[in-house]
Amino acid sequence: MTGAPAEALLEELIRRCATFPHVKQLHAHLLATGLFRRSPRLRVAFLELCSLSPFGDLTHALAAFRSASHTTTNDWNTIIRGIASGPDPASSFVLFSHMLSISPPRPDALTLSFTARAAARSSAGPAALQLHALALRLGLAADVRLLTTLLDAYAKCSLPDAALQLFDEMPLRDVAAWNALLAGLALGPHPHTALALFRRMISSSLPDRESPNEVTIIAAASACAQLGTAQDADAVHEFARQRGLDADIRVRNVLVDTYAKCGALDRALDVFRSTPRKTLVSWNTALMALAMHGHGARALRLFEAEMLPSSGVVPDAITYLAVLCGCVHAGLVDDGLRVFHSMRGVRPTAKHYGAVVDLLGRAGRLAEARALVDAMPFAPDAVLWQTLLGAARTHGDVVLAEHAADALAARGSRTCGEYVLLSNVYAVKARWGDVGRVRDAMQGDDVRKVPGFSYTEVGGELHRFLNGDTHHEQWREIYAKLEEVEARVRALGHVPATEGNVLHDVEEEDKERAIYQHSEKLAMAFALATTPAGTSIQVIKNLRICVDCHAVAKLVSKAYRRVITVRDRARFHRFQDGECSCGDYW
DNA sequence: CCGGAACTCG
Repeated sequence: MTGAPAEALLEELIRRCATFPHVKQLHAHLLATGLFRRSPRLRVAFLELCSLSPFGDLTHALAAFRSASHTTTNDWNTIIRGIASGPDPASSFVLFSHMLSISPPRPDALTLSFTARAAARSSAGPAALQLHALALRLGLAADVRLLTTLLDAYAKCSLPDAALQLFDEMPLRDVAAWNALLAGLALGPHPHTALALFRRMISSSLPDRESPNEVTIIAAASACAQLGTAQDADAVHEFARQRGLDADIRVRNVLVDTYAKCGALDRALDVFRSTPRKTLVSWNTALMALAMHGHGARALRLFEAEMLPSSGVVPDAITYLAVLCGCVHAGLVDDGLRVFHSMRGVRPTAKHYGAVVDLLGRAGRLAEARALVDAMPFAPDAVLWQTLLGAARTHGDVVLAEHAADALAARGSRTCGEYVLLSNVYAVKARWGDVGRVRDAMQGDDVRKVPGFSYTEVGGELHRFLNGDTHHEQWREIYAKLEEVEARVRALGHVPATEGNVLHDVEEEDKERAIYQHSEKLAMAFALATTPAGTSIQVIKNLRICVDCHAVAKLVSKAYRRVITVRDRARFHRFQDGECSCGDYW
């Protein structure tokens, strides 16, 4: 019973185990036979099964681990690895420091590697630094895989300088180290540094082990997606084609996403259409691309007429979210409700409810929106209340606005936009006393503000503007152009929106500065002043575009005969001949 | 003896 054949058989059983009851049966058997204690190999195999497989159970794995009397480094590594890949990676730090305090067993390179993974996944920068120091102390400075994991942790913990320094100090690099750095920078606030690294990578003749691969393309394309610069996306795509790296499905999918986020929807759909074996992610990406560009009806058709009947893939929660999002951006209320109620095999999340509440709310069907909120199987979160508040503002429902504002206040949510929306509801009803009360509260409370900024690319350079910005070297020309723009749009009948009739998210914008100095107007004026007549203009904004800027952009597209594309936080607006692709519904 | 790194859709 205790011989090697039995062990081999059991190991095979553990590998093939596919349900949680079987896991428990195996556990019972290992305990009853004493193998759990005697055979480190089987114990580790069991812990791995229990902590990593989809039908395992971390709590159970942890209990089993704790019950073990003699543990090896492998036992610790396995359980730390399981926790590091689970929903609460940071709790592996407790186990790790416990391990350090007992010794033996001693941590090895793998222990540090798994713990560094936990640091990366829980954004624990200080932990990453300590692990790096410990790695050096334990003489592991030549372990490229461990160093790459640490580098990845630095990058994911928003410590780009530490990541770069580690990268430069690595005795030997391979492409994974480049990719970790690239991907980390691409996700952060400075995607252009990621692109600079990518250019450095493709312009130097690297040894084979460092030469770019599919993951490099994915990371570089993500940086382009975040930046929104179509020329960069083209360059990455072209490089991928030259190296034959564009056959990979993940590369195809990221290219679809990247082109869409760079405003090049046609090229995104070209890549999608020409992709042979589309996965669920491919379809979801294409649906999201259409939704983002306001093509809700096309997204619905793609979903209902192609994906459902003939794609062979089963929609998931993201699929439904994408389709609902398309309906929201196109104002397709009844289609959205139909899709929402047709969801099968997917439990609607707060985001799905949020989309439908948004859909009903914008259409003025506030009673239905509230009824849906009441019928939700979970408590509404802050985002949902903000959605309701926005709908109440749009349709002048003071009672609902106050209800939502109270709910937000009770949750401790204090964003600038919430105060502005509530005060706007009062302003429209001329309840100036209430307006003043909200204003005072806003002064007194600790209100969170996200500064709005916009940028545009001219001559291969990004030009970035904050609201009321005078830091640009050509700021005098820009403001002069802005005055000219103001005069021309006024001549076309534009009445500047005052705060009382600013409908949407002027939130988060700096209220002390006049709306005509909004960052998107500065970027637009700069592009108008510095690019040839007739060429199109792209502006990217980190928040939602404001109503006044939206109205001005429409008129500018007509007065100056320019196609203007604005990517805001949620979607694209394409202004042409005085109209916007969103149909003023956003 | 084995094992650890980079990676697409919200």
